[in-house]
Amino acid sequence: MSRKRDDDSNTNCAVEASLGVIGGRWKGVVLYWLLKGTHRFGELRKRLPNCSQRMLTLQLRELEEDGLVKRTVYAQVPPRVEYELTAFGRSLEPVLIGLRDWGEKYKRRLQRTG
Amino acid sequence: MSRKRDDDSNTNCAVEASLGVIGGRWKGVVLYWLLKGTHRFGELRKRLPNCSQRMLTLQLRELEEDGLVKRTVYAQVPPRVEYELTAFGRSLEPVLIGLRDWGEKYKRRLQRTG
DNA sequence: CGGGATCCTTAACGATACTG
DNA sequence: CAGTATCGTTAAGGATCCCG
Repeated sequence: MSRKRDDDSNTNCAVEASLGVIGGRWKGVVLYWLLKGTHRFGELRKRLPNCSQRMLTLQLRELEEDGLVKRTVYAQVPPRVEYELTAFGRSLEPVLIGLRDWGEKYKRRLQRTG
Repeated sequence: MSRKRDDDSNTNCAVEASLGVIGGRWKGVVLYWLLKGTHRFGELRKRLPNCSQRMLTLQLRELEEDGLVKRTVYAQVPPRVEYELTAFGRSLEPVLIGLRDWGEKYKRRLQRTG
């Protein structure tokens, strides 16, 4: 995964930079769930039934690389891996809440408009 | 353009719905410029030098379809087409500002971290 | 000027199988 | 359990040409 969109360095606009980081297909939802607390990999999978295991792994790796998510591996069998937001990741909270609230409006609008 | 991501109806999370609408490659930036006022097609092109004409057209069509942008064609030669936010589109302003501000933080962080 | 139509390349994504 | 590897498909996007 080359992340063409993210590593595009000429993001003249900061909005573009943000969306490059959180705009991935599942990243917003993952971050939103992590806002509620630490999750194991399998727990996240249940939260995102439409996201394949492969994609979830990839998205988590990118979020980790961007410093939003911390990954902790417990050396035990069977393996246990936990994901949580970093402080920088938590700084996204107001934005995520804003996205969620606007999303609600949009969905209500869709129902009216058809 | 089938907009696989957008018309996916099982968006259980509202964050996902929002990102489906504004998460397109250039949509955030387009919306951000339109916040500043009405723009002609050619003006938007100058604002987004890395976006091809084809892509700009497609993204604008989708934003129009989602009710965020209004397109006005003036019957004259050469043609003049103007784009502006609808009231619903303007309701995204706080979210866009939030994305911009967080994007600034992210870019500053990138410079420190390398 | 503001597109649309077409063709082609590349990136994104899914399915499946395998593993410590 | 939490992945990785591989393969195949689909969607996104670029280049070019044409048009009123």
